[in-house]
Amino acid sequence: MNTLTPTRTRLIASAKSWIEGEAVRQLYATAQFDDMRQAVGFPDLHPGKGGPVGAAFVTAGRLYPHLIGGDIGCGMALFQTNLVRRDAKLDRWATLYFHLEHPWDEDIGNYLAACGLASTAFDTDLGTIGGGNHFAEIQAVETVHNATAFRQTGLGKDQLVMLVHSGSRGLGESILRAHVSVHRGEGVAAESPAGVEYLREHDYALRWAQANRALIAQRFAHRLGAEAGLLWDGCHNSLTPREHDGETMWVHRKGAVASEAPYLMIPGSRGTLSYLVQPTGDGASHAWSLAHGAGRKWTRSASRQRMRERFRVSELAQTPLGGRVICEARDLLYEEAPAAYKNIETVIQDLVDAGLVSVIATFRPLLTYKTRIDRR
DNA sequence: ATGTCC
Repeated sequence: MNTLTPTRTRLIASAKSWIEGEAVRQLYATAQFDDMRQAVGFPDLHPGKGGPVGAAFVTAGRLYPHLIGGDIGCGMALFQTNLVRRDAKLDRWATLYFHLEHPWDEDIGNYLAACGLASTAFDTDLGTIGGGNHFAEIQAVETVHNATAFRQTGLGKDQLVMLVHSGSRGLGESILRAHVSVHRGEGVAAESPAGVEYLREHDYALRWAQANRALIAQRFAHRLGAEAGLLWDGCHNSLTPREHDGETMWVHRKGAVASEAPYLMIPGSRGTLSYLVQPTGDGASHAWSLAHGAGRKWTRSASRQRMRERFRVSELAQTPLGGRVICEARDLLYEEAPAAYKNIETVIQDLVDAGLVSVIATFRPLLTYKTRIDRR
């Protein structure tokens, strides 16, 4: 029940963005939670477990950790490399073993300490990508749409970048599990002992996830004889305070990226372009958030079935844009096929039409690393 | 999403 003010619910999507009815139903159901001030769905909205994915929810003091989900701090990070386009030896790169699914073989304790992070039971997960939609990818500049804004990133048109999508691995999951075992999905006050404790652990998971993305990029780059330097890191699963009109608002993001950055990357799939955009919205009307990607169109099980019928494994190891895919887990190769995702061009167009972004440049995926291990 | 369910 909403006892304060009516929730403002907004779905930022045109008729061209296909959104499942179940996702919209989840958006409106979540908007009814106690203390909910604002619910915003983005064009990549799709059904999720605790609530819809591709949405941001704003409360004035109540926290709903289950809306964030288990992968607390999950997000994208963009790195510049000292590689240029002619360095991209895709045939050779596609044969390399990057070992990003195995623990890092150097001193993780030192790395954590340098990041100001304490040791946990999940230390050996640091620097590993994980499964699902996570990846590490080398990309090249495709088209510059705004030369001035592009120049401000410091990137050269020939320079290769690295995009890393990963989160807090087992750590975040353990934090959510501990919270939900006591409070289920009822929510807790931000000032309550449970709220303070969750936020403390959540903030740790956010910093751990950022350190994880940085280490993944470093490992990926080193195998290519290169260096990676951070340009932008953006969480799309998080719960953060935001002062607004003299009040502290609590922004719950589930598959929605924080918009308050000079620029950020909205990737399509590994088979489509990624979009580097400049946020242009007012902040408050879109919960200080943006779409985090193309969004899933098919469920994982539907993707496995459809892709198995239509394609051979070898066909999926190369994308329509000529990118190489290292994914030796066959089910994952099917589940994350470009066809399983919505049209990123429509997602971006809807954000542009809503006045929320302008496109700086597009990027073409050259090498997408998932895993060399099939755990089935 | 998940050292991937007991």
